[in-house]
Amino acid sequence: MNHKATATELNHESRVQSEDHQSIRLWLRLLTCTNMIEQRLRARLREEFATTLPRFDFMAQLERAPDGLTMGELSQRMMVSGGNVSGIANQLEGEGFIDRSPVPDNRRTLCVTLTEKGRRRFADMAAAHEGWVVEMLGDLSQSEHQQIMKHLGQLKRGVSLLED
Amino acid sequence: MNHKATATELNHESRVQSEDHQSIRLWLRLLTCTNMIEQRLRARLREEFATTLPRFDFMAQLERAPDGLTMGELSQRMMVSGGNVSGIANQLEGEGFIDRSPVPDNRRTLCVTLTEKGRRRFADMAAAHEGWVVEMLGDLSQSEHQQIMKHLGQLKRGVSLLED
DNA sequence: CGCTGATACTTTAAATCTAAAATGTTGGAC
DNA sequence: GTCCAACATTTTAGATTTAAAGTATCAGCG
Repeated sequence: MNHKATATELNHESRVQSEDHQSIRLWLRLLTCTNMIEQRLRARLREEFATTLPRFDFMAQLERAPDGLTMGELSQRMMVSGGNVSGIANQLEGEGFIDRSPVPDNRRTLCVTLTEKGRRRFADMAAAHEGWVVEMLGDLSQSEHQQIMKHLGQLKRGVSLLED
Repeated sequence: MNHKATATELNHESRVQSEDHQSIRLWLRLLTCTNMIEQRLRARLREEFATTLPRFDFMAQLERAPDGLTMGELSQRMMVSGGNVSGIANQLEGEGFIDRSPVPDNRRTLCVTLTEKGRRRFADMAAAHEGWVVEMLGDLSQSEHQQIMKHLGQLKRGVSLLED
């Protein structure tokens, strides 16, 4: 690997200029925060579990949906393209972590569930993952946590209300 | 394209469960917000300027550094691997938007600058880009803006202080 | 029934991205 | 001076990702 921004100084926000709009600054800071966390999680998942963030996310979504999810639901919740989900599902199915089974009343649809093996595997990863996230974000106080959640909630709702 | 989450209901946060740690919830909300914005920007850059987010980011970094940047600095600021930057630089150089020129006192280093053509091209895109970002984030009040910036700043500093 | 448009998913082609190896350069240490 | 580790960049191989095209299924309508 080559250059990854771990320093506080140089990252997306380096491109901020004094005349930039407040919203641009906020967007770049948001992007920087997310990228920093994402890269750390990605590296740890690879080092300790030889897996990737999208594969982890796929299994996480399934864990939280005991009745299973369709490919389309997974695509929507993971916020990635359908083709992407197909590829990951092929891998995870090949490794025995998930099942894709047909749905009786709609032959187009596949219902994806974690296998017992997948559930065990995910439990290990989830515990470590939670530790990493808490390590990164846990310094914030209870009230700071709540405030950021609230603000990001507003932001999220505002964006999702835009058409298109 | 297939499935992209624009609805408020289904996204990364769908995987949140009641027993999940507060930090996990915050991380997933952060990820959701960033992905939502990123996908909108990506789509618009493609539709209106037939370009991509990384190419835009590359040029944005250069615009804010009139003396130019080395390949390594670009890699760091864009938070992507060095090989990635080489590839994008090849494209942009081929299209005449940037120059890569040797540095007198260090033959390993290349200094990348925007050409006049690149500067004009970027100016068009940046104006539109700013409009899109303001459209997405501009609903927040001045004080909300400031609070989110402050909180994300804390978060960012906390993460960047961790070793590794 | 046959047509039509929508839906669910997969496949494809191209771009992106990464980690690691390779290349060339620099600046000491000795 | 010579060696050697560190540095800056590119190249490589492989995985990921996307948008769009393709396949199959469905539901409604005449």
